Amino acid sequence: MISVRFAPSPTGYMHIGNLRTALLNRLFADNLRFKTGEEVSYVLRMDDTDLERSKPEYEQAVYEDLKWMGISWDRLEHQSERLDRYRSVVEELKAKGRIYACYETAEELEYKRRRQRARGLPPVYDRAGMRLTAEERRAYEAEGRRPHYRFVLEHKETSWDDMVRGPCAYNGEHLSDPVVVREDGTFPYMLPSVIDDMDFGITHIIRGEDHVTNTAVQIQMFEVLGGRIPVFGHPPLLTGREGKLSKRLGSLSSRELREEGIEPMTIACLLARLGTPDPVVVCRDLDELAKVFDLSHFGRAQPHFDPDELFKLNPRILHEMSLEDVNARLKDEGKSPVSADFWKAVAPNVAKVGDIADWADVCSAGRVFDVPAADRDFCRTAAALLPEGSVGEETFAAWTSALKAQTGRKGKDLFRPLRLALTGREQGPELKMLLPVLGREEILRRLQG
RNA sequence: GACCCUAUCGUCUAACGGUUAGGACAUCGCCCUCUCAAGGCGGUAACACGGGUUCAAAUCCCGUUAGGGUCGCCA
Repeated sequence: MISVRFAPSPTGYMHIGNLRTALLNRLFADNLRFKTGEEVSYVLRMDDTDLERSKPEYEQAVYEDLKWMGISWDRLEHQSERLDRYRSVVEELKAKGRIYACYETAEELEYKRRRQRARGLPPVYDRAGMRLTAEERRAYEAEGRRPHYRFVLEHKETSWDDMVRGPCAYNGEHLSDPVVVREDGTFPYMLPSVIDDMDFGITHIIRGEDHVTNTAVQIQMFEVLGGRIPVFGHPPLLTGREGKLSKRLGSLSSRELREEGIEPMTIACLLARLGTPDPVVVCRDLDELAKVFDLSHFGRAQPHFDPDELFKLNPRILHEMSLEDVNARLKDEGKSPVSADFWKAVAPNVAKVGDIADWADVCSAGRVFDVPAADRDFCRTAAALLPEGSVGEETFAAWTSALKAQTGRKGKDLFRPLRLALTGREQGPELKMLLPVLGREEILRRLQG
């Protein structure tokens, strides 16, 4: 059984970075499923222990965004419901002597760090709490101080083989003992995450590069708790053109993307490849993408993410869509389905889903478009010359050559009035393809305006 | 400041001591064509800098410069 997880904090709307992590986990798991036939489990874990900032509306947004992207999950968990479990693990760690009480205030710790920095030392916690005598502790408590607790990090080298970064190692001496219980009794991210990963049988953890140092700490926690250590993979963070992923870019939420008319598969296809040597491939769904996904292809350098890439890729994704997929998408948008002929004619001219509805409107029965006065007679002649019988793709050539012979017009003078009368626009899909879509009645009506 | 990671066409990147430095996207040109697209074919374009090691360096080593991550009672 392969288990991955995506663990968002419902404290805001999902952005492109979140989406990428969610997606990479899904693709990674499914790739293994296809390759090995093994069962996979995708755990969606709400890191909602921060009651202040966690909001139900954000949680709903996570569900919606994942569904929109086509990312499904097999199991849903809330950290806010597992507090008792965390407390009992803390007791276990206390019993093992791997946790100690500290009494510094946040300000005092800040001061210590500043001093260390000023002296050119790494701002690592000095373990003062570990050396406290029972008497000193009582004195602090008498002052009204409440303790917070830290996990004892072994001062040894902790290493792992990262799926994207290769062999990694961190020395415990360079790291601070992490706080695992706050003064108010709540739990910071580090330990609950490990407990959950153990309890939910997570086998592979794919998350951003910003978590690499945490990995050393968490591996030590897994070791103490006797859990199986998952395999880690840390793809580099996305950056914007000017270095850091800008606020605007980083906060590009999936709903904004959706409003812009970007297809979920456009996002998926780009994010699955950005940072790898593999060219973007147009896939019709996540399963198809997962089959050709390979986490180990990711490089260690940070790729630039440019939203423009999305806009450039979107038309390609749309062009490759089958009629069924297009109609499914239109249904999502609350639009009516289109015919095979229509899609065949219009697909190459579509950059966003919204364009489909625009063209459907142009083609809908009963529309009439203005034609310059100088071309009215020409259009009537054209109507008269429309070949008898059903209108097909071959009709256009026969029709226009007859028209050319009759009127002496050619080139732009010949075609432009037809396009204007039939579509009301200067540009658009090939008329040859559009004729069968409109049908005889509609063509005649529009020409006779 | 400390620890760690990174540096090849505009962009994503390949190369794992010997290549005309390869591909994809973008761009440019040509073809197709009633238009805009789409599609087909082709072109331009890169080893951050300085030292070493070696018969031979994009590749290994050192330094410089530049970017990034981490160093929270955030996640």
